[in-house]
Amino acid sequence: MRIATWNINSLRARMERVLAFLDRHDIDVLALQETKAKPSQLDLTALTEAGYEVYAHGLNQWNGVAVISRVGLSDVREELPDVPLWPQDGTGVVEARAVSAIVGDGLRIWSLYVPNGREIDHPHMAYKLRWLDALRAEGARTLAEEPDTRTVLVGDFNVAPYDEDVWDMAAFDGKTHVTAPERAAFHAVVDAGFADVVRPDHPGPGTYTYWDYQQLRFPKREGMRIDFVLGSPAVQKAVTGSFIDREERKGKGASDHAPVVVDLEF
DNA sequence: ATGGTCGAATGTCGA
Repeated sequence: MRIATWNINSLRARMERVLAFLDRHDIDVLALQETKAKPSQLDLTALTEAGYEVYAHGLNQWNGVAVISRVGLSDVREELPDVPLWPQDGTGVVEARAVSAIVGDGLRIWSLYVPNGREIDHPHMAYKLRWLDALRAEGARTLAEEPDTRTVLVGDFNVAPYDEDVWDMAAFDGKTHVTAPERAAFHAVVDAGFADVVRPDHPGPGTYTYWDYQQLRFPKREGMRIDFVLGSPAVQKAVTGSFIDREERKGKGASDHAPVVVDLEF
Protein backbone atom coordinates (compact mmCIF):
# COMPACT_ATOMS: atom_id res chain seq x y z
CA MET A 1 0.00 0.00 0.00
CA ARG A 2 1.29 3.40 -0.98
CA ILE A 3 0.27 6.35 1.20
CA ALA A 4 1.08 10.03 0.85
CA THR A 5 0.62 13.33 2.64
CA TRP A 6 0.46 16.72 0.96
CA ASN A 7 -0.33 20.24 2.11
CA ILE A 8 -2.23 21.18 -1.03
CA ASN A 9 -2.93 24.88 -0.27
CA SER A 10 -6.45 24.78 -1.74
CA LEU A 11 -7.86 21.56 -3.16
CA ARG A 12 -10.12 23.45 -5.56
CA ALA A 13 -7.17 25.34 -7.05
CA ARG A 14 -5.15 22.14 -7.48
CA MET A 15 -7.59 19.33 -8.25
CA GLU A 16 -5.91 18.59 -11.59
CA ARG A 17 -2.53 18.32 -9.89
CA VAL A 18 -3.97 15.95 -7.28
CA LEU A 19 -5.47 13.71 -9.95
CA ALA A 20 -2.23 13.66 -11.91
CA PHE A 21 -0.21 12.94 -8.75
CA LEU A 22 -2.43 10.02 -7.75
CA ASP A 23 -2.11 8.54 -11.22
CA ARG A 24 1.58 9.21 -11.71
CA HIS A 25 2.63 7.53 -8.46
CA ASP A 26 -0.14 4.94 -8.16
CA ILE A 27 -1.19 6.33 -4.78
CA ASP A 28 -3.63 4.30 -2.66
CA VAL A 29 -4.23 6.77 0.16
CA LEU A 30 -3.61 10.52 0.18
CA ALA A 31 -3.93 12.77 3.22
CA LEU A 32 -4.39 16.43 2.37
CA GLN A 33 -4.01 19.55 4.46
CA GLU A 34 -5.07 23.14 3.85
CA THR A 35 -7.90 22.11 1.55
CA LYS A 36 -9.28 25.61 2.17
CA ALA A 37 -12.85 24.60 1.51
CA LYS A 38 -16.02 23.37 3.10
CA PRO A 39 -16.90 19.89 1.79
CA SER A 40 -19.98 21.35 0.10
CA GLN A 41 -17.70 23.51 -2.06
CA LEU A 42 -15.75 20.57 -3.46
CA ASP A 43 -16.49 18.87 -6.77
CA LEU A 44 -15.24 15.34 -6.18
CA THR A 45 -16.54 13.86 -9.43
CA ALA A 46 -13.15 13.26 -11.03
CA LEU A 47 -11.76 11.65 -7.88
CA THR A 48 -14.77 9.38 -7.59
CA GLU A 49 -14.49 8.42 -11.25
CA ALA A 50 -10.84 7.57 -10.63
CA GLY A 51 -11.95 5.09 -7.98
CA TYR A 52 -11.30 7.06 -4.80
CA GLU A 53 -13.47 7.67 -1.77
CA VAL A 54 -13.02 11.06 -0.15
CA TYR A 55 -13.67 12.33 3.34
CA ALA A 56 -13.20 16.08 3.58
CA HIS A 57 -13.36 17.99 6.85
CA GLY A 58 -13.48 21.75 6.69
CA LEU A 59 -15.57 24.40 8.34
CA ASN A 60 -14.54 27.50 6.39
CA GLN A 61 -11.93 28.76 3.95
CA TRP A 62 -9.06 28.31 6.38
CA ASN A 63 -7.21 25.04 6.73
CA GLY A 64 -9.32 21.93 6.25
CA VAL A 65 -8.07 18.36 5.92
CA ALA A 66 -9.09 15.31 3.90
CA VAL A 67 -8.39 11.63 3.36
CA ILE A 68 -8.62 10.18 -0.15
CA SER A 69 -8.54 6.38 -0.49
CA ARG A 70 -9.09 3.70 -3.10
CA VAL A 71 -8.59 0.91 -0.55
CA GLY A 72 -11.55 1.59 1.70
CA LEU A 73 -12.38 4.44 4.03
CA SER A 74 -14.30 3.85 7.24
CA ASP A 75 -14.62 4.78 10.91
CA VAL A 76 -13.94 8.45 10.31
CA ARG A 77 -13.00 10.59 13.29
CA GLU A 78 -12.89 14.38 13.27
CA GLU A 79 -10.51 16.38 15.43
CA LEU A 80 -8.46 15.26 18.41
CA PRO A 81 -10.12 14.52 21.74
CA ASP A 82 -9.69 17.00 24.55
CA VAL A 83 -8.54 19.93 22.42
CA PRO A 84 -11.03 22.69 21.64
CA LEU A 85 -11.31 24.01 18.13
CA TRP A 86 -9.67 27.39 17.88
CA PRO A 87 -10.29 29.88 19.05
CA GLN A 88 -11.28 31.15 22.38
CA ASP A 89 -10.03 34.62 21.47
CA GLY A 90 -13.29 36.01 20.17
CA THR A 91 -12.38 36.09 16.49
CA GLY A 92 -15.06 33.55 15.78
CA VAL A 93 -12.81 31.61 13.42
CA VAL A 94 -13.25 27.87 13.75
CA GLU A 95 -10.72 25.74 11.96
CA ALA A 96 -10.61 22.07 11.02
CA ARG A 97 -7.22 20.55 11.64
CA ALA A 98 -7.52 16.77 11.94
CA VAL A 99 -9.40 13.88 10.44
CA SER A 100 -8.70 10.17 10.49
CA ALA A 101 -10.03 7.02 8.90
CA ILE A 102 -9.37 3.32 8.66
CA VAL A 103 -7.97 2.46 5.22
CA GLY A 104 -6.47 -0.58 3.55
CA ASP A 105 -5.65 -3.47 5.83
CA GLY A 106 -6.69 -1.85 9.11
CA LEU A 107 -4.44 1.20 8.93
CA ARG A 108 -5.62 4.28 10.78
CA ILE A 109 -4.32 7.39 9.06
CA TRP A 110 -4.57 10.80 10.67
CA SER A 111 -4.34 13.80 8.34
CA LEU A 112 -3.03 16.60 10.55
CA TYR A 113 -2.61 20.31 10.10
CA VAL A 114 -0.78 21.53 13.19
CA PRO A 115 -1.64 25.15 14.09
CA ASN A 116 0.85 27.60 12.61
CA GLY A 117 1.67 29.58 15.74
CA ARG A 118 2.20 32.82 13.84
CA GLU A 119 4.53 34.62 16.27
CA ILE A 120 6.35 33.40 19.36
CA ASP A 121 4.25 35.55 21.68
CA HIS A 122 0.97 35.14 19.78
CA PRO A 123 -1.93 33.25 21.42
CA HIS A 124 -1.86 30.84 18.47
CA MET A 125 1.60 29.70 19.60
CA ALA A 126 0.26 28.55 22.97
CA TYR A 127 -2.62 26.90 21.15
CA LYS A 128 -0.14 25.11 18.85
CA LEU A 129 1.71 23.64 21.85
CA ARG A 130 -1.55 22.57 23.46
CA TRP A 131 -2.66 21.00 20.20
CA LEU A 132 0.59 19.03 19.84
CA ASP A 133 0.24 17.81 23.43
CA ALA A 134 -3.27 16.61 22.64
CA LEU A 135 -1.85 14.74 19.64
CA ARG A 136 0.78 13.12 21.87
CA ALA A 137 -1.93 12.13 24.36
CA GLU A 138 -4.10 10.63 21.62
CA GLY A 139 -1.14 8.70 20.22
CA ALA A 140 -0.10 7.44 23.63
CA ARG A 141 -3.66 6.41 24.44
CA THR A 142 -3.94 4.51 21.17
CA LEU A 143 -0.69 2.62 21.73
CA ALA A 144 -1.56 1.84 25.34
CA GLU A 145 -4.84 0.31 24.30
CA GLU A 146 -3.44 -1.50 21.27
CA PRO A 147 0.36 -1.83 21.13
CA ASP A 148 0.20 -3.46 17.69
CA THR A 149 -1.97 -0.72 16.19
CA ARG A 150 -1.29 0.23 12.61
CA THR A 151 -1.46 4.00 12.95
CA VAL A 152 0.21 6.83 11.04
CA LEU A 153 0.22 10.49 12.02
CA VAL A 154 0.85 12.42 8.82
CA GLY A 155 0.69 15.99 7.70
CA ASP A 156 2.04 19.48 8.10
CA PHE A 157 3.45 19.74 11.61
CA ASN A 158 4.65 23.34 11.23
CA VAL A 159 7.74 22.36 13.21
CA ALA A 160 11.29 21.91 11.91
CA PRO A 161 12.56 19.42 14.51
CA TYR A 162 16.30 19.83 13.81
CA ASP A 163 18.53 22.69 12.77
CA GLU A 164 19.23 20.92 9.48
CA ASP A 165 15.52 21.10 8.68
CA VAL A 166 15.78 24.77 7.70
CA TRP A 167 18.14 26.35 5.20
CA ASP A 168 19.56 28.86 7.65
CA MET A 169 18.95 28.92 11.39
CA ALA A 170 19.96 32.59 11.51
CA ALA A 171 16.90 33.40 9.41
CA PHE A 172 14.70 31.90 12.13
CA ASP A 173 16.02 33.88 15.07
CA GLY A 174 12.97 34.87 17.04
CA LYS A 175 10.66 32.97 14.71
CA THR A 176 8.30 30.07 15.17
CA HIS A 177 8.79 26.50 13.84
CA VAL A 178 12.26 26.06 15.37
CA THR A 179 11.80 27.02 19.04
CA ALA A 180 12.67 24.64 21.85
CA PRO A 181 9.06 24.26 23.07
CA GLU A 182 7.82 23.40 19.57
CA ARG A 183 10.60 20.90 19.05
CA ALA A 184 10.00 19.36 22.49
CA ALA A 185 6.29 19.00 21.67
CA PHE A 186 7.14 17.32 18.36
CA HIS A 187 9.70 14.97 19.94
CA ALA A 188 7.16 14.05 22.63
CA VAL A 189 4.92 12.66 19.90
CA VAL A 190 7.86 10.68 18.54
CA ASP A 191 8.80 9.49 22.03
CA ALA A 192 5.23 8.30 22.54
CA GLY A 193 6.03 5.70 19.86
CA PHE A 194 5.57 7.38 16.49
CA ALA A 195 8.84 7.51 14.57
CA ASP A 196 9.60 9.55 11.46
CA VAL A 197 9.74 6.77 8.87
CA VAL A 198 11.11 8.97 6.05
CA ARG A 199 14.13 10.68 7.58
CA PRO A 200 16.28 7.52 7.93
CA ASP A 201 16.18 7.00 4.16
CA HIS A 202 16.23 10.71 3.28
CA PRO A 203 18.47 12.48 5.76
CA GLY A 204 19.36 16.15 5.69
CA PRO A 205 20.65 18.71 5.50
CA GLY A 206 18.91 20.11 2.46
CA THR A 207 16.00 17.65 2.46
CA TYR A 208 12.89 19.79 2.57
CA THR A 209 9.14 19.50 2.06
CA TYR A 210 8.20 23.20 1.92
CA TRP A 211 9.53 26.27 0.16
CA ASP A 212 7.91 29.67 0.62
CA TYR A 213 6.39 31.16 -2.52
CA GLN A 214 8.17 34.40 -1.72
CA GLN A 215 11.78 35.38 -2.22
CA LEU A 216 12.58 32.66 -4.75
CA ARG A 217 12.96 30.12 -1.97
CA PHE A 218 12.49 27.07 -4.20
CA PRO A 219 15.03 27.89 -6.93
CA LYS A 220 17.43 28.98 -4.21
CA ARG A 221 16.85 25.64 -2.48
CA GLU A 222 15.90 27.44 0.72
CA GLY A 223 13.24 25.22 2.26
CA MET A 224 12.03 23.60 5.43
CA ARG A 225 11.26 20.04 6.43
CA ILE A 226 7.94 20.36 8.24
CA ASP A 227 5.78 17.61 6.69
CA PHE A 228 6.10 14.17 8.24
CA VAL A 229 4.89 10.59 8.26
CA LEU A 230 5.11 9.28 11.82
CA GLY A 231 4.36 5.58 12.23
CA SER A 232 3.51 3.34 15.16
CA PRO A 233 5.89 0.38 15.74
CA ALA A 234 3.77 -1.91 13.54
CA VAL A 235 3.95 0.66 10.74
CA GLN A 236 7.69 1.21 11.20
CA LYS A 237 8.27 -2.50 10.53
CA ALA A 238 6.11 -2.36 7.40
CA VAL A 239 7.92 0.48 5.61
CA THR A 240 9.56 -0.64 2.36
CA GLY A 241 10.42 2.77 0.90
CA SER A 242 9.66 6.47 0.76
CA PHE A 243 10.32 9.66 -1.16
CA ILE A 244 9.60 13.37 -1.22
CA ASP A 245 8.16 14.37 -4.60
CA ARG A 246 10.16 17.55 -5.09
CA GLU A 247 9.08 17.67 -8.75
CA GLU A 248 5.58 18.58 -7.59
CA ARG A 249 6.87 21.91 -6.28
CA LYS A 250 7.91 22.93 -9.80
CA GLY A 251 5.99 24.80 -12.45
CA LYS A 252 2.95 27.00 -12.59
CA GLY A 253 0.24 26.29 -10.07
CA ALA A 254 2.34 24.33 -7.58
CA SER A 255 1.52 24.12 -3.90
CA ASP A 256 4.24 25.51 -1.66
CA HIS A 257 4.60 22.00 -0.16
CA ALA A 258 5.80 18.79 -1.81
CA PRO A 259 4.07 15.46 -1.20
CA VAL A 260 5.71 12.85 1.03
CA VAL A 261 5.13 9.24 -0.09
CA VAL A 262 5.60 6.04 1.92
CA ASP A 263 5.25 2.40 0.85
CA LEU A 264 3.94 -0.11 3.39
CA GLU A 265 3.76 -3.91 3.24
CA PHE A 266 1.98 -5.48 6.17
C1' DA B 1 15.65 47.14 -4.42
C1' DT B 2 15.74 44.43 2.54
C1' DG B 3 10.97 42.90 -1.86
C1' DG B 4 10.01 39.17 -4.54
C1' DT B 5 3.72 34.93 -3.88
C1' DC B 6 -0.21 32.66 -3.36
C1' DG B 7 -5.47 31.63 -2.19
C1' DA B 8 -9.60 33.13 -0.33
C1' DA B 9 -15.29 35.55 2.62
C1' DT B 10 -10.13 39.92 -1.79
C1' DG B 11 -10.99 48.34 -0.05
C1' DT B 12 -6.92 42.39 3.04
C1' DC B 13 -5.59 38.50 5.83
C1' DG B 14 -3.08 34.23 6.74
C1' DA B 15 0.48 31.38 5.34
